[in-house]
Amino acid sequence: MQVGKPVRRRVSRAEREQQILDAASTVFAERGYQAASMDAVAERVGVTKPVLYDHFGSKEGLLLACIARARTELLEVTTKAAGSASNPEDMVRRGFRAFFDFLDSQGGAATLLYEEAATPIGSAAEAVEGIRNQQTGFVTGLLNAQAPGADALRLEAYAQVIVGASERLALWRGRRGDVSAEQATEYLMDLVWSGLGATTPR
Amino acid sequence: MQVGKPVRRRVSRAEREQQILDAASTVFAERGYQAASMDAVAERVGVTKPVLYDHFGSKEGLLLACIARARTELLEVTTKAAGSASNPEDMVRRGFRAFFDFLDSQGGAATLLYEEAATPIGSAAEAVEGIRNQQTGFVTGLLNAQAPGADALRLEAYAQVIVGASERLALWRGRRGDVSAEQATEYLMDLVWSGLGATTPR
DNA sequence: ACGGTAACCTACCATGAGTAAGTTACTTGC
DNA sequence: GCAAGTAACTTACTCATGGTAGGTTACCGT
Repeated sequence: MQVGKPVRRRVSRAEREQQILDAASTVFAERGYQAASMDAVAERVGVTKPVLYDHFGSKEGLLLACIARARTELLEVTTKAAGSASNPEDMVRRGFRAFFDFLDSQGGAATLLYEEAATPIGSAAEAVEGIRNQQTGFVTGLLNAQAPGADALRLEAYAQVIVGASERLALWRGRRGDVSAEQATEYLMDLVWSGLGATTPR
Repeated sequence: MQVGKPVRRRVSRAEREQQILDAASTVFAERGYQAASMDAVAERVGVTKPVLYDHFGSKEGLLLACIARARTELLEVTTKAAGSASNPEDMVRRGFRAFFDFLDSQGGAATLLYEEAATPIGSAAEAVEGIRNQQTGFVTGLLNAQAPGADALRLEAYAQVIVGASERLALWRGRRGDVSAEQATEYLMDLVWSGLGATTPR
């Protein structure tokens, strides 16, 4: 008897791209970037390795694409949340809250956002840089709205602090497992908000 | 004519260990963890690969040892700085300042501290955990001294925030290159200190 | 001097990133 | 409908590098 022939399904480029990103995000999150093999990703998609290279160029490229997609989603979510606020304080609070909720909804795949440190120093630096600016730029915008005319360098520094603080708190929360998104948000607000309030144009 | 024989110098274990850590720190910082090869490290020491494995077990082990050493130095420096303060605010400020100065003194090798994300998920988790606790524990201690009796979970969260903020600000400073350690310290203090001041035992 | 041990090296394996070249499914013009 | 073109896909490799087995040599204690 003839076992059903492989029936090589062909799929549009865009569709395959998403499939690959899904699979890669999962595999990277499960095993960590280093330990994850390209063959494992390929197998999960149901395809062979060169396909991945045709789409993303390299393992690092694939990682960056995963990070970029995740960050874009994150940015959308937080932007939307901040937009529905009535006053500046509420805006920041909603932003933080949306951030933590987003990470919860992504499950373990959140770790992926912090794998960018795994990228070799010089190579894709500008890509990483762009992704970074995306987030800190958003925060800078929020701050600027709250304290228009304030020292630009200071605002940039504040944005860095806020992003760093959020990331670290999120990782800590993930490890502990018993801290609610609400609690984390309050901690962040309590520590940071009064400092922001003191920011006035000079 | 006989070209001078290799004169295989033999060296005590502890000494070789330090040589290897020095070389590895440099190579990891230059090329990044991934792109750095064990052979490159070995060559820099003037030794062959199996020696590295005899001392540190694996590439990851070597990385962790580098990170641990650097963090220990950092902890020493900040502890000393904080100890010479007259009041709580000054203590925190001196701690931050020492942190930035330390990274400056280390040059590019500072990036190394943040390569811990490069370690595969489950494997050396407890080692990474220990290193992390070393730093956040120190900060928690500082906070506790300032606000004795405050909610322990909250203090832990604050410690995470502060560490994350510092790290991120340091990376940003390294990339920009035109922000003094003093300036960075002030930014951090301004944002965080007033929030800390509001922390009272409940 | 003379074992014994610990540092060290040569020579190898295994895995996984990346690629060249050919094959097959779909599309498009006639 | 049907050929020709093209884009997705595969097989079958290369090559760099993490890691190791087993032998060799410098040093230390007696």
